[in-house]
Amino acid sequence: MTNYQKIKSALSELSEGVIFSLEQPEEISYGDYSTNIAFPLGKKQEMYPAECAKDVTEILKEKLSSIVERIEVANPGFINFYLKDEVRTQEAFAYISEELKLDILNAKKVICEYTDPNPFKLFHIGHLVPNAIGESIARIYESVGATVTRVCYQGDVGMHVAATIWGIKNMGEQMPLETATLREKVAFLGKAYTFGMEALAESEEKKADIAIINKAIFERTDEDINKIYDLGKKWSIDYFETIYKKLGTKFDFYIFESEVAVVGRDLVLKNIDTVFEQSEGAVVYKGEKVGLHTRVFINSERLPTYEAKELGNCLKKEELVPGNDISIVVTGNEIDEYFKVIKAVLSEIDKNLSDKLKHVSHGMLRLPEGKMSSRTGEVIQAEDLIEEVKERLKDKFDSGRIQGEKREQLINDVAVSAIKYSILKIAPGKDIVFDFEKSISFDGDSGPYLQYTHARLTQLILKCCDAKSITTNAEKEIEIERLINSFANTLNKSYEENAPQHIVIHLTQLTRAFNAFYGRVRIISEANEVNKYHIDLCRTTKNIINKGLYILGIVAPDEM
RNA sequence: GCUUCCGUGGUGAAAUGGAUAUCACAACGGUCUUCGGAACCGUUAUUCUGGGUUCGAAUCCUAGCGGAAGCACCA
Repeated sequence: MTNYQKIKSALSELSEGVIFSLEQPEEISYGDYSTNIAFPLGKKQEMYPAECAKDVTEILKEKLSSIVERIEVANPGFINFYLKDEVRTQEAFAYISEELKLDILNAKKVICEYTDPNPFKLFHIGHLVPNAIGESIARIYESVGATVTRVCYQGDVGMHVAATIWGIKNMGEQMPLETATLREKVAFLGKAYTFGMEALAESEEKKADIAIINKAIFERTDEDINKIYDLGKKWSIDYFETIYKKLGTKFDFYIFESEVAVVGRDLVLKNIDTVFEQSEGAVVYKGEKVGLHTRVFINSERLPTYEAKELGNCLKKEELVPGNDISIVVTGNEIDEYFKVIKAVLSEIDKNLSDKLKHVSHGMLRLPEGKMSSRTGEVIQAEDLIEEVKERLKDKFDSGRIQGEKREQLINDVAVSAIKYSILKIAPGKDIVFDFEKSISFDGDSGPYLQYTHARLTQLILKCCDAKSITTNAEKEIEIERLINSFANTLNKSYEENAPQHIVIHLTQLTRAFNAFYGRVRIISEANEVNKYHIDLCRTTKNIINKGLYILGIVAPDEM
């Protein structure tokens, strides 16, 4: 049991059921822990908060005497707990060997769906956002004891695919040979997509042509189209795999729209006249009855739309991971309203399925000039961004300390860390204005800053092993110990809110505190002696940074 | 027009009912013949506007102003 938990349970016994908070304040003078219990409790007992706080403090002084040095009442009624030095240190140093202790008791089965790129379309920088957030949320759940199944849902049918195939057939260019690189192949698809989408907007005639292809793809009736389709799809998904490798993501299942379309459509048809209704030749859900919009599930061509396929996707995930407790979907916030409709529909069909479905939506990644559009070709591809960041990093690795393949891998990991950090430090839901220069910064508030500190710590600890260990009293680094002790609560918060940014901030604070200490105190002396306390402090800090970076989906290098 | 989300230093963010609003970037000024300088220390500067709720508001309610997304067969 952590000290936090001990204090919390002591407070709960006195709380008479009122809701109170117990925090680990950033401000060091407010103690290791601080509670507001005297405000709600005082109100209930008709006492002034300060008076109530005094009473509570008297009782707790007895109860918590083994861990607390003093408890103070601060105006207008906060109660601040100051741990005994050795108790605080002992809790922190437990993390040298122990896993993080959390409040989560029941291991849960969790599905996490994220990234969701569409075959035949470019994998652009916008896809990096759900990938970074989804991977981190998956790891957050794993860190609190859940087993997570990672799922990627991909739109391999629909007008975008039809337009691309129309483009391939009509833009007058040969398809790349099998010997061409994947990059060349997807570049060709991207060009065909742009060409096709322009045609779609250009004339009704071309639009009709593309609609015919769309139907043919769905029904697989045209040999020639099938051939192009199968090849293009393979190129796309093979290419996506190379990006996932760079990013450090490994999916357990890939679900395609083409395989859930029929399931989704059948589910809709089965519930027609009960949940859905017919309108103007289409099958719709009247969202107005629950304060939402009307959405089309099956269009007048009898083809299922995104909404119906999404229902099929839910059933498919259920089949792949039976008995799951939570099903998370990470997507952009432009589909927030649609998702509410999906949830509303599901709750009428299967309440349980609807309840465990959690939508984590993120903001758009936008360029300073405005919205990015893959239709007009104004996109930055994810791979181009990663390569550009790597290019800028290269001269930092000129020392020759690390060579060959290891160097290449390291440059990749640091580049990905810079990008992921700039995404994850922002609360999901807010738009991210993508300023190229700032997003790949390596100074201060950045992924590489955390990685660098981790690498330096690792090397330092190695050197400490060669030094003579002494046990003379060292000044306690209270700020660092406190940040170590509160990390578990930060992880808990990230879990409860599906919010990786809390971990980003916590790690940055810990790293900054450690670097300040490092600049102030010489750890290995001239005589090659090192204080035991300092070694343990380094080890613990390193372990927390290591764990934290893992949760963010960032590699923690031992040297760089 | 309707619905939803958002508005915090020059810039990007944190804090979702708590104490003196935190952090970084940028700018300016320092540290240093490194236990790995991708480092450290310091200075300047912030809650869109009006009203309300309460012991206490960046946070909740309300009106306005500004921005983004969505609003029937695209995903």
